[in-house]
Amino acid sequence: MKEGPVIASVAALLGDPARANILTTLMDGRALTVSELAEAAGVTLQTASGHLAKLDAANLLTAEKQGRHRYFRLSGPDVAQVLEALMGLAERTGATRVRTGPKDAALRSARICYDHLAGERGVALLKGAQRQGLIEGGQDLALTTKGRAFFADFGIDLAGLEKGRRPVCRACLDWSERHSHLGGALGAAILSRMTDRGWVRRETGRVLTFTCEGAAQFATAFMPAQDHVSQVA
Amino acid sequence: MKEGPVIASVAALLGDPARANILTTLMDGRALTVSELAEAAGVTLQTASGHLAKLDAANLLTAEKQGRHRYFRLSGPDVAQVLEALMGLAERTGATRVRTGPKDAALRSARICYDHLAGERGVALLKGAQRQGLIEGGQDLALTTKGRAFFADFGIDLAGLEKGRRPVCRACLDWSERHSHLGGALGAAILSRMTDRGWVRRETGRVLTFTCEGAAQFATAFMPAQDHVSQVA
DNA sequence: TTCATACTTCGATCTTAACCGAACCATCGG
DNA sequence: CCGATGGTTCGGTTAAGATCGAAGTATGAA
Repeated sequence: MKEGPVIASVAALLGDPARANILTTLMDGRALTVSELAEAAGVTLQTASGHLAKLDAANLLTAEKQGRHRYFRLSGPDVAQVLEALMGLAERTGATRVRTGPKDAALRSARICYDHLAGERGVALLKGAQRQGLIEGGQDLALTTKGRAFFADFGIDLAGLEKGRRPVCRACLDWSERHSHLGGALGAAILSRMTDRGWVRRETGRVLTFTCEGAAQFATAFMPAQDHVSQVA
Repeated sequence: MKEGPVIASVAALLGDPARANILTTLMDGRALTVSELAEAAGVTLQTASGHLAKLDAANLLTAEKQGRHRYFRLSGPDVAQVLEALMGLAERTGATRVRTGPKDAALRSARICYDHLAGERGVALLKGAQRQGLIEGGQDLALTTKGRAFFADFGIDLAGLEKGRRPVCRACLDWSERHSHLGGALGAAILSRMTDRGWVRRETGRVLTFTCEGAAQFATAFMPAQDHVSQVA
C-alpha cells in the first residue's frame, strides 16, 4: 500500500534462515559456488539454487559463470553494510544467542567484513590511526597528509585507490564492538597488505587470526606508545 | 546454524508487509496508538495488536500506556536508520515501484527521518553547512567553532545537546538522494527550530512542506551565494 | 560417444504464520 | 453500576513459500 512493502520485499528476502546463512557466508567478500553455499546454508542443492536465483534477481548478489560452476558474490559493499547493521539490531533485539562459543570469540576479535578488517582489531586500527593523526573525522573520514605518507610507506598505492569509484575511507559500524572500523578502498588495501606480509591468516568462514609476530607488528604500526589489545584465544 | 539466523529473525520481522507499514509509519518519530497503526497498515485491530506485540518483544518498538490507549514509537534512532538503509537497498533491488506518485515527489523533496530533516532539503542543509565551514568531516561529522557560533545564534542550546548520550552530529544516509543528511541531536534540534519559526509544516505521514517564506530563509541561512534548491510541487 | 559433475526446473508435500471473528479484559464517562 | 471504546487472547481457516525427489540441461573429462 504505502511504502512499507518496498522494504518488506527486501527484508523478507533476508528473513529466511537459509538465505541469511548464504549472505553471511558471503560477507567475507569471496565468491562461492552453489554447492558450497548449499552446504553452508544446510540445505540441498536444489533449494539453494532457488534461493540464489531470488537473491540474484533482487540484485543482492552477482553471478559469474566459470565452466560448469556458478560463482556468487555479494553485489557490493553496501549489501554487506546493511547486513552488519542488521546484526547490530539483532543484538539489541536479544535474538542473539546466549551461548557464546569459542568461534564467536574469535569472530569478535578479528574477522573480515566484506574485504576489510573488523572486530576488536578493526576498531583498534581505526582508533589508532585517528590518534596518530593519520585519519581525521568521526563519521566522514579523510586522510591527513601525515596519513598519506604513512600508508604510502605501508605499501599502498593511494593514487590508484583514488581513481576508483569506491570511497577511499569509509566508517563501517561494527556489530560486535560498538564503534566504527575502517572500510572503503583503503580498509581493503590495508588488509590485503597485512595478509601479504603474513601478519594475519584467513581461517574458515570470516575468522581472521593474527600470527604472533603479526600482532606485535600491527601494534607497533598502529598503536605505538599505548596499551595493546588483549590477546584473545 | 551459523550466525545467519540471528539476522534472519530480525529481517523476518521487517519482512512482513503489515509490520513494514507499521514501522515506516512510525519513522516520523511520533507515537501512535494501536488503532491508528492498524489503519495505516491496512489490517484489523487484532492483527495489528499481534504484530505490535512481536515488534515490542524484539525491542524495535517501545510501548507507553496512557489511559486506555497504548502508544508505540520506534525504540531509537538506530532502528530508523536501518529502515532507511533497507529502503536504499530496495531501490537498487528494483523492487521500488515505478509509479512515482505526487506524494512520492513530496517525500523526496522534504520529509522527516525519525526526528530530523531528510530528502533534497536535508541533503542540501548538510552540504550547505559543510560548504560554509559550520560542520566538517565527511562521514564522522563534527562542529567547527564557526559552526558552534552559528547554531547558538540559530537558537540551539549546544551545551544541552552535548550533555545527552545521543551523538550531536550524525551522518544519516538518505535513501532518495544518494548523499548523507544531518541526523543526531543537532539535526533534531534544527528541525525543531525550523518548525517553531514556521519555516516548515508537517503534513500527513512523513511529508514536510516548506512555506514560501520558510524556503527563502532556509536558503539564505544555509546556502548563501549559491543556487537554491529547485522548488518541487 | 559416454559418463560424471554442476546446476536448474518441475511437482508434490508440509510447515509456518498472517488473518479475522468472537469472546474476553481494562479504562473512561456517566 | 452500566455502556462504550480501546486492546488483547484464542481458535480455525487459508495462503505462501521452503523443502526435497525426480527429471532435465549444460559443461567437462575420458
